[in-house]
Amino acid sequence: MEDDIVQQVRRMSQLYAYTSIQMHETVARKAGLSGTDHKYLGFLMQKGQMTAGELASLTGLTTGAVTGMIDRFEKKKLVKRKFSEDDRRKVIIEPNTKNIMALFEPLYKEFRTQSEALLAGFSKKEIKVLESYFAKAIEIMQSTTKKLEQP
Amino acid sequence: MEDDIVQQVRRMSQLYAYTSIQMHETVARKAGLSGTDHKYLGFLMQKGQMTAGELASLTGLTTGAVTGMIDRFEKKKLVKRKFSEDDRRKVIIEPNTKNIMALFEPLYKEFRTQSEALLAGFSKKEIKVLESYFAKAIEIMQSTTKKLEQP
DNA sequence: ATTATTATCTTAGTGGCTAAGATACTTATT
DNA sequence: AATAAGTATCTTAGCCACTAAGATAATAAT
Repeated sequence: MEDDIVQQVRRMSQLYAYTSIQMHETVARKAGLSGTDHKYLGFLMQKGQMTAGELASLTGLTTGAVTGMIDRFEKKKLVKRKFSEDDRRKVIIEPNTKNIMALFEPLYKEFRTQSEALLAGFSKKEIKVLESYFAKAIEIMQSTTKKLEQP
Repeated sequence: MEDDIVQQVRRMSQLYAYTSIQMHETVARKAGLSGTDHKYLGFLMQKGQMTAGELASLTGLTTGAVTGMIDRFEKKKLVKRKFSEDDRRKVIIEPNTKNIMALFEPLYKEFRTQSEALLAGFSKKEIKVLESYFAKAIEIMQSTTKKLEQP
């Protein structure tokens, strides 16, 4: 029946998620970071600079934990603290893209080329299928997370 | 160009992985577990019973950490320790499927039905595309992880 | 039998996390 | 302008999971 196929893909997507966590953590350790630090550094890279408070609310960590994380990043020259001009209580965290890239690129390089090769093997139509799946699956996961986070 | 599309899907797959981590951790916290505990409990469920040592090498944790983890699981009645018949040094960890399901099912229920609905919306051909992508992507990630773990 | 190996547990020490409070700056009120 | 309230980050104490190393107990090898 169709159900079996659906179940199988569902299980595969689960394994996919799990495997990516594993890789992510392995890369982190290789780079001398914890899994969470790696994750949140990715945040910073994606969003560009942000304040410590923004990072705290985005990560769900307490401000104290964020302070410690920024300390660790700063010690490794991966970010720089800067006081905001218009509000000097605010601490702007500026990722040092060059250093961060230098740290992770060698670790991800092969993975990246392989992933690109994999995707290049799909037709335009097939890529659209993947795209549509990802978009909707992401939405589902985000709404699930949101609902759970409420009381 | 084609490259742009590939890059975009690659970025989406990254976001997909990240979002699934977030959901996974949120579910874990709701269940009163840490993210890692949730992950490794999933291991146990999938593989059925295994020994403490197998769990240690599979997770990469030290045997001490595994002992602590089993203690936490046991306290919550999620697993049971049993000494192996043929080698009484070995500790077999038996997941209590019923209790584990009871803990997680309510948290995953809606997600599960939504995921199934999403997949049911794809044609057989399209599902094959997803399947093939997942299978190959998983392989790439596993080989990346393996290579990094070696030297 | 004795020795080596294997499987798990125990213990001491480390590090990141939370919660609560301290510090420093900004905004609102009078 | 002076004081109070609010906001952003940092600091500190205490907790908990982790590692590393060694202890304990059972099995395998000579």
